[in-house]
Amino acid sequence: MKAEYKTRQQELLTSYLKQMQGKHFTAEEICSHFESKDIRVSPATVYRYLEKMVREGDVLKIFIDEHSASCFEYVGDKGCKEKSGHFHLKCEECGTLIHLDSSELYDMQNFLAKKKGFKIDAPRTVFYGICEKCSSRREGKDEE
Amino acid sequence: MKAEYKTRQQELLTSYLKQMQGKHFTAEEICSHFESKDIRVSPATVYRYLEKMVREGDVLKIFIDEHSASCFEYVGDKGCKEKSGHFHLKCEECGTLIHLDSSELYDMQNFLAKKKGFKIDAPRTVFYGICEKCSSRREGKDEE
DNA sequence: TATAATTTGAAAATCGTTCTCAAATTAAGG
DNA sequence: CCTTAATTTGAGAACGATTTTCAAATTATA
Repeated sequence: MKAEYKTRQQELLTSYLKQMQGKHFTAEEICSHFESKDIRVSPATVYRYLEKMVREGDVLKIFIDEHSASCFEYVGDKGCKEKSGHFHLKCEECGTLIHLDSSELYDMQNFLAKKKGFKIDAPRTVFYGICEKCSSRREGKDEE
Repeated sequence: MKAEYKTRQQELLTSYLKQMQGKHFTAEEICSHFESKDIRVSPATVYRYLEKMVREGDVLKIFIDEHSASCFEYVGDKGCKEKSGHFHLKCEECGTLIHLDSSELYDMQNFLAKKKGFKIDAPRTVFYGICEKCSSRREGKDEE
């Protein structure tokens, strides 16, 4: 007979995560989300909660770069955890973060595993580069 | 008739980079390298210098995660810049950083470019996962 | 209820990195 | 060389995301 949530904050945070499925968010965004509704959830609590969820595998933590706060993503529901997840593509120009289903890079993962003995942790891996939109925007300018 | 180096610090830093070709190093490591020789090169100067080199493409900056200082790598000599460079594989267990020549993942880069319009920036991209050594070490333990 | 255990929030601490600004170095012009 | 202008340096403050500390508040347990 274990209670679903121990505290009000954990209930709030959990329902926030649920409604953010498939989206990215930062710790700070969570705080201001609640702040805008006059609900106080301290950053310390948010970080502690996220840390726990990451540890348990329900939340992905995505390191962007040292000038941006880490992004998080909820993957706890409906067997997402099993479904191998996805990679992230980060555009260095416009900053967009794109999902790429892990299965699309099956060959590469297989190559690394077989030839290099390296087992990729897909969701933690971020590919940096230039996205389609920014590429075509650049074409107008040609070489620099 | 331009001078090779404007200042002593830049000369010191440049020769450090040269001798570190193919290796990774942090800003802090540079500082303590000189400190151990009783040469004072302030962190501010080191960071300013690295920033310039990164901007000019002679040094790669590799973002590891928010708990580690960024790694740098000198790629300025002998046409390295042209030679497409390499990816980095980072073992989440032992922390090792492995080089993977960019050409080895040609197919994947081609796939992303053609099918997703995404042009990868190889040297900035770090693959997270478990390296061969740590995998085999894990086998002794089986499932957790 | 009383008591123990856990969780919270506010504020301080961390830590890599960047900024500020005065002092030191280098360049330029006589 | 000597003066002045421009650049670079170093010390330390500032920064910003995150973590820690610790006492107060909440929750569980007896």
